[in-house]
Amino acid sequence: MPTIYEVAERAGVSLSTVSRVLNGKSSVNKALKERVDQAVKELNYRPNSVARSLANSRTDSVGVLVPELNAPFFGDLMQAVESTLRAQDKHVIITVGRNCLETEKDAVDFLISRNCDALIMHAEALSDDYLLDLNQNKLPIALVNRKVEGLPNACITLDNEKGGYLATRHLLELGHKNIAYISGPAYKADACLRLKGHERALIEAGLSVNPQLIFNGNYSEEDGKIGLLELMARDLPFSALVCANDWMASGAISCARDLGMSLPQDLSIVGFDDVVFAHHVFPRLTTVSNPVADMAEMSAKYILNKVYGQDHNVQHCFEPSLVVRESTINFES
Amino acid sequence: MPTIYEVAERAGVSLSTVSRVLNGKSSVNKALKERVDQAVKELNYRPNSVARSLANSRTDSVGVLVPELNAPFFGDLMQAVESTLRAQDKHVIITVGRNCLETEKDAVDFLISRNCDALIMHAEALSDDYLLDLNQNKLPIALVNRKVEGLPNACITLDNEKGGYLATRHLLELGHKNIAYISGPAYKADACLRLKGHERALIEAGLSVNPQLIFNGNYSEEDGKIGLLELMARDLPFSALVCANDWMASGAISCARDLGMSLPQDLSIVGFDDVVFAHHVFPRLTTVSNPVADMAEMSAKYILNKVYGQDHNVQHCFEPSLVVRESTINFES
DNA sequence: CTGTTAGCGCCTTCAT
DNA sequence: ATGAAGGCGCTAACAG
Repeated sequence: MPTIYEVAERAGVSLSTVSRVLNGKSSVNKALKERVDQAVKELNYRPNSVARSLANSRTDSVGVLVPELNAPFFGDLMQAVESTLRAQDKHVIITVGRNCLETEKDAVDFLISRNCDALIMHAEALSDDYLLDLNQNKLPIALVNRKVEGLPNACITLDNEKGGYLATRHLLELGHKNIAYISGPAYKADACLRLKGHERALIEAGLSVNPQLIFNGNYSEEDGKIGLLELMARDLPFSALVCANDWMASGAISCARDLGMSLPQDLSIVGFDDVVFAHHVFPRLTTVSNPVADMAEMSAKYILNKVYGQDHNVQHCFEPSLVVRESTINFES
Repeated sequence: MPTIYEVAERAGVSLSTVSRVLNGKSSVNKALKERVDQAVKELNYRPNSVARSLANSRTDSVGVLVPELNAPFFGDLMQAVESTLRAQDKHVIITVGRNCLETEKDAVDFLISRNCDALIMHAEALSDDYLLDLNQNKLPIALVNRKVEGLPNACITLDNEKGGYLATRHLLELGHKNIAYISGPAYKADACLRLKGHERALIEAGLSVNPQLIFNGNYSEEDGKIGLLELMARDLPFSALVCANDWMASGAISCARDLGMSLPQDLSIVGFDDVVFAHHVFPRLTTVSNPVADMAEMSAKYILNKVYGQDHNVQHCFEPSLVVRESTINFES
């Protein structure tokens, strides 16, 4: 690998001149610039990014933290972040948090030790205080899908309440009156908001909220199944079910089928997130779209602004929308 | 951020002593070591990985190239690579190739410019020659799911031929005699091998290979649908269908359903890869498992051996196995 | 076993 | 506009 010094020698200039033409910051005599360009080409010179980082204490890398690598939702997130950043010659260092406090902390430490210029996180277990600390530690961060008081700019969120509302209102419009709900874990803000939206729709329609029709799951496919069984065991009739994410909806669907129910006639089901497999389940899942990719792209743009002096418009709150497929149907009394 | 120099000063030793205790390579007087450890703790010192990289020309990072980030198959791959590597304090820089030659080359250039110590790739479009060059360029590489002559060690592959064989033999054992096949693109080695396995099973059973029962798809869901329609239009009866991956199987399944067929009674379908959504499709998909995660982990171990002086056993060829679910059934004449 | 001294490749004042 | 020189934080000979 040739160094900047060899380029300088070949071009017959000093290495600072080479540095200048490379970075294009300061102006250089045209003739010299051409000689340098020529030398760069002849030597097939590539600047050493490590040396550059050491000299200007920027690595052009941003750390990314996601709970898992092999889930469609986070796949979309990473895809959007990676392509947005790489288009600006920045790169991503991806780490996994596994929904576990220790692992998430480790991952962040790791990213910091790697001198990332900024962090983009979908943090599940890290506390608000921890995140505030991180940020005050002068490390720019962006938080996807999470709202932290005190970090209004860093947060890129979805209007989860509205999403829950849309799901339930759709069922109400189809004539359903008894609507069960399988929620995400109560300690997650998005889960609470989705549930709140569900309740608002109910109340708005003049119906009451019956806790017996609500089951608290943990967003896993398994809990969709468990939830449905539990709800049915409570012996209150319901003709429709909202699940707080598509995984649980999928679990509920296969469970229903195992019980011999025919869908959607016997039970209308709505999911949440519109992950890619939502149209693989049968019947194809009616769900609430979650524009993760857009949010992720926005988080990357926010970082580009904040750290690399770019100037993108950034939107902090995104709107979900209903995606009607075949898992919901009019209520027939 | 404190530097190694400040640690040395506080501990009252030279900075090389600090470096020694940090790296644990060479032995250090116990008392001094303790003073250093103490100073490190008090200052909350964290070595600067960039400076370290510059000094020893190793970044402890390995570049990863995958076609997409938001696909279950590659999600599994990345997950395995990331966790294996990070357990050894190496990190991954992930790039996307989009099945496109230019993009893949860009990605590799990018990774090289980042001074990755090695590359782990699932390359689709890069030619064998290109990969050979890369390797001769003294950059260690590992190739997942690809066989390149001249790079026997770098390749971690699946016995695709056997996989194709298993799929078809399963159907034969169920009594099917007319078995259609939707293949992957002919320019992909894995697609050819899977098809070859299918043909071997047929021949072994005393049946002939009818090209009219073979359709060449491109591994996309859409092509599963197109393939099925095309095969049916050819007007040769078949009671079973093998698809060279799960995406196409999924496309074929929903197409069949749209045509009013009932599955698996009217048509038995086998997929390939056993990606996570295979059990979301209905009927749950019988398929051939592809141990990507194992292969990916192995590729990481190979790199660990090759670049970081570790000593793992590495296995270069993996075996697929049949996963029987509900999309296949006995042939009833 | 410990400290001194050069670099690693680049950027950036500082003079010129 | 250009060149010289110092430094980013660390590792690795080399002496002692």
